[in-house]
Amino acid sequence: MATLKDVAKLACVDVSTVSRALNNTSYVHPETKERVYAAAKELGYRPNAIARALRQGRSHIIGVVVPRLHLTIFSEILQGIEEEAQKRGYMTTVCVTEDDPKIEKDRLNRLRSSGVDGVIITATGRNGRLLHDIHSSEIAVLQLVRRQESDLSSVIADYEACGRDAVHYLASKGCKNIGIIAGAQHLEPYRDRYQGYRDAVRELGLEEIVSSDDRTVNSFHYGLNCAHQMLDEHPDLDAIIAAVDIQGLGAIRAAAERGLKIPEQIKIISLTGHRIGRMLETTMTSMEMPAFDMGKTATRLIVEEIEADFKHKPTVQHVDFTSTLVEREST
Amino acid sequence: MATLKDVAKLACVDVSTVSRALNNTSYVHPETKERVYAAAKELGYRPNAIARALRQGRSHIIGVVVPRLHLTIFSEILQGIEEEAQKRGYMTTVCVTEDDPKIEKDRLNRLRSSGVDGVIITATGRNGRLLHDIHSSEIAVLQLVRRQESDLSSVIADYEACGRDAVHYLASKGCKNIGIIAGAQHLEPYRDRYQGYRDAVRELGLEEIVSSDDRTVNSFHYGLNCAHQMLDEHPDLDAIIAAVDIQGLGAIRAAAERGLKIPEQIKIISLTGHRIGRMLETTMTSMEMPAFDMGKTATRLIVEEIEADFKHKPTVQHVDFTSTLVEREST
DNA sequence: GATTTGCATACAAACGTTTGCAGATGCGGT
DNA sequence: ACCGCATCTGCAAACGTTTGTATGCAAATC
Repeated sequence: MATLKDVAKLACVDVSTVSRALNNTSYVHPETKERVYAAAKELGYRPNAIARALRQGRSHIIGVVVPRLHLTIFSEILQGIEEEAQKRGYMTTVCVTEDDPKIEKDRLNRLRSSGVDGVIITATGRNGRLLHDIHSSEIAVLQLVRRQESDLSSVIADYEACGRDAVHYLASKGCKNIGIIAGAQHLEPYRDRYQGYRDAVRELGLEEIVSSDDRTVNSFHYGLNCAHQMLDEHPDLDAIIAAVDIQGLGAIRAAAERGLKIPEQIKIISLTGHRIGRMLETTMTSMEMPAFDMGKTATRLIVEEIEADFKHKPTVQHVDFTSTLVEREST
Repeated sequence: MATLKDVAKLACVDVSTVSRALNNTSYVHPETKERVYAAAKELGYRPNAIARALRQGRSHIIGVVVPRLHLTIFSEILQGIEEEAQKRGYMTTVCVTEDDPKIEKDRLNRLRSSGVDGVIITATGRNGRLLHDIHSSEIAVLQLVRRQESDLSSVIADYEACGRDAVHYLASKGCKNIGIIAGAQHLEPYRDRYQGYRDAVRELGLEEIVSSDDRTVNSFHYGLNCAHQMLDEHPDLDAIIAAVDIQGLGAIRAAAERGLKIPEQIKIISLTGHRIGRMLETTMTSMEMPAFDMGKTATRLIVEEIEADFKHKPTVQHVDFTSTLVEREST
């Protein structure tokens, strides 16, 4: 690999001149510049990002910490992050936590060691002040999807509104017995969605029918079981709200197994829609979260924070996205 | 951030001693070691991976280049890669190409600059000798899912066998008119699957019914349209093989729209199964590729190659995984 | 008592950049 | 003739590690 030194030697100038020429960072005689460019090209010179990072104290790497990759919401967010990061000259390094606080802690420490400029994280919220520690050691931090600390930037969807809207929509369709598969209540997004559901149901004077859990249970079978259980206890159930799409698919399956007509006898709606919902025999109505845009926005914000460091602008920002209801065959 | 120097000062020794103490890389007096540990702990010392990388010429970062993230096959592979990489002390940085050779070229060059030790890539195959260039500049290269260059390591699934097995399975179920949605024929995995289909169909003396395209068209609607088109031209079609699952979902949808009973009147099978197949009203039979394991294996191989550099072991390895047929309701 | 060995530590160079500083040149204005 | 200024370039110091070499000392060997 050719280095600045090699280029310098070939162009008969000092390394510093080469550096300035290639980075356009100071006066360099046009003729010299030409010579430098030619030499760099001839040797196939590529700047060594590691050396640059060491010298500048900035790596142009953003760490991304998510619970899983195979949930489409995260892969979509990630794709947004990746695209925006590349556009702004950053690379990303991804860590998966499985929502385990220990793994989260370990990965955050590795990221810290590896010198990332910032961290975008969907945190478990069970690692105390760790995020603050990281933030105070010159690393930008942005919470994504879940907002746990109000003094750190965040990009989330408004989950309460999401739950509320779903209930009102179903009620407007004539539903009287609306059940919810509420999901893992120790996590903020699920808690908020449930809260929104509750507010709306009470406001409308309806019965609260809920199936929840304290573990993270975003599986098809969990949705299937919850739906069956709710239908056993409330045979007059005419709508099911699922926190996430795969649970909704489970509910659709449960209805099919019981021979219930969708949407005539029972309506099903998911609060976190993604493309799966569009691909079924019975396509599923869902609240669609702008995951891709959330990823892009998150990246934009964190890059701004990273680059604002130099101007001493303290920049904590919160952005709430709203989900939009997309009506399909399941309602 | 505390550095070796700070720790050295506090422990009253030289930086080199601190380095050796913390890395267990040479004799260090137990007492001194204790002092060093204590000092490091007190200062919350974390090694600076960037400095280390510069000095050692190894970054412990693996670049991963994939066409997309939201295809579950890739997110699953990625999760395998991430897990195995972390286990072996490596971080990963992900790039998305959208199967565009220009983007691919750009990302590979960025990765090269950023000093990754290796690259795991699902390549477009349209960038000439670029992969070889990279490989010859001391960077390990491993081809994943698509095998284009036989002198570079690779991990793939045996796609020909996949296509063959599907046909034989359907024939054993009594199907006589088996159509295939063959997918993007400029890409090796699709070509191979089609080849397998062809061999089997000829061997069995059946008619070849095919719908293919030269673009990459892994969409639900593409599957839907192809299925409709094939059914228009061959009303007696009794089985459809889809190259990827989302196309298979489109086919299921098409059958449903035409009132065809699955699996009595028509059977549908996907050659790249993943969890979506399990979640439908009509669950889909598919060839399941061990994506997660492929990711892990790919990582293991590339790490071995990286670390073998020191022992001058030239290590080009090819691993073929076999997909297994999982029977579900669509056949 | 001289020589070897093993342990323990320090010194200093290197990895490839960026960047503050200073020196050199040429030019226009006093 | 002198000064100031803009342009151009080189020197050398960092950034935080790792690591080859040298040095010191004690115990063991002959």
